[in-house]
Amino acid sequence: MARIMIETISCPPGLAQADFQLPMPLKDRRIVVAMSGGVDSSVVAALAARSGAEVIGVTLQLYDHGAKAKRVGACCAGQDIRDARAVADRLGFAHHVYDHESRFRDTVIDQFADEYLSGRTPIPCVRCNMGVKFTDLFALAKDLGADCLATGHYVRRMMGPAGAELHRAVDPARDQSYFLFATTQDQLDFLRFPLGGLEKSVVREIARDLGLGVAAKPDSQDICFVPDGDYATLVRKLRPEADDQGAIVHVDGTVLGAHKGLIHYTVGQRRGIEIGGQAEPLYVVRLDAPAKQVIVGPRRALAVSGARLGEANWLGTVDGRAVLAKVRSMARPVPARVEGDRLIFAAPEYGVAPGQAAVLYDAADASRVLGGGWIEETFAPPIFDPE
RNA sequence: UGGGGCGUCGCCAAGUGGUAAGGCAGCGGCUUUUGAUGCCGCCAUUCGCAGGUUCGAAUCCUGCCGCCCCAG
Repeated sequence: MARIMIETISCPPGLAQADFQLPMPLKDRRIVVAMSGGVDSSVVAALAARSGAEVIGVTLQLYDHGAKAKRVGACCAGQDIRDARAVADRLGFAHHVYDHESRFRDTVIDQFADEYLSGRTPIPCVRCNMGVKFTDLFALAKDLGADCLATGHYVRRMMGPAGAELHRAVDPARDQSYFLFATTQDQLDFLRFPLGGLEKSVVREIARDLGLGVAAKPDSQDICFVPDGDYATLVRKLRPEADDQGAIVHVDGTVLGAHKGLIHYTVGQRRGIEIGGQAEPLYVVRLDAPAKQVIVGPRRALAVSGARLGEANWLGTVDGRAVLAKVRSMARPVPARVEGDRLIFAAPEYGVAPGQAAVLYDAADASRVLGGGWIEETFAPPIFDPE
């Protein structure tokens, strides 16, 4: 059970043990560890190796920026692969690298670009988890005869009355459950997340204790396959039509100016609209891809009462149940309820962008992930305060 | 070229003799395992230009320039 990790936090880091939730004895078990080359998955591999089970490290090469791959915050490319290999060598277990660049390009990068073109705001990290990691890597692990696939995600797998449940990480600042809402029950049964009960600082300590070279490696952030945070350049390269300009139109119908391409905007965005002379800030309220228009308005125009969800994945019952919904990775969960494919907020939400995910948590147990879906469209509040 | 009005940061706009508010935009930072939001900081030695009055002017006077409106 994940609760064992609570003890490990108080133990000297060097003595940290992880529970891989496998039948004993562990020496008869085979754990495949998804290694990105970062400190987190390296520590997972180390914990797995220490458990006594046989460990096989697997790294998927997802993209290649050549020299740029050395940049901080990358993963699954260039130096990261060498880092993962070094960890495996030091700890003495097998390590395989598979080339999944074309698959990653098709399922994550191209989809990312297309979403922007259609006026949506994609979350490539979720697509990556859904496809490359939890489908491809999942199959690879099975092929390798593994008893489980362990990853470095900060999320907890806990056994409940109906089987494995997905829960938020103990460290709220590290919790990655938002990015894992699409994990299916089948996947969850096979996956293990040994870091979900640990603080990041402890993970780094473990890495340091073991003398892992990646101990001080910076956390990854931003979109891994975008070299310098400039995702627009990448989208433009993939889809030249993304440069198409158009009008910036106020919700009252007034044309205020021109924009430099839909890909530069997302619902809820304030900066970068470059229209001054207003009494109050303007936010992007909506993107009209067919008309190539960016619709802007005051903050109050962002209020929505609900959203229609697509491609939902449920890990528990949500219909008719009080839930907490998170519509952005950094937003606090808010009270809501589900009615069919609709999510209804108890109070208006602001800056809800199609293409983002709505992740639901159990109102009675806020740590439990009940699943979620993609935001397809939003609904204006029934009563719109014109002030 | 009769009358009236206006010209203060990229935009909007306070300030009518005491030594340039504020908002918007922009820039920088913090935060952030998506894109945002949010928060913090920066942002006119100068008030269309040139003179004058005054201890002191964006504020008063004169001229010029440029807009706008009403008339003809």
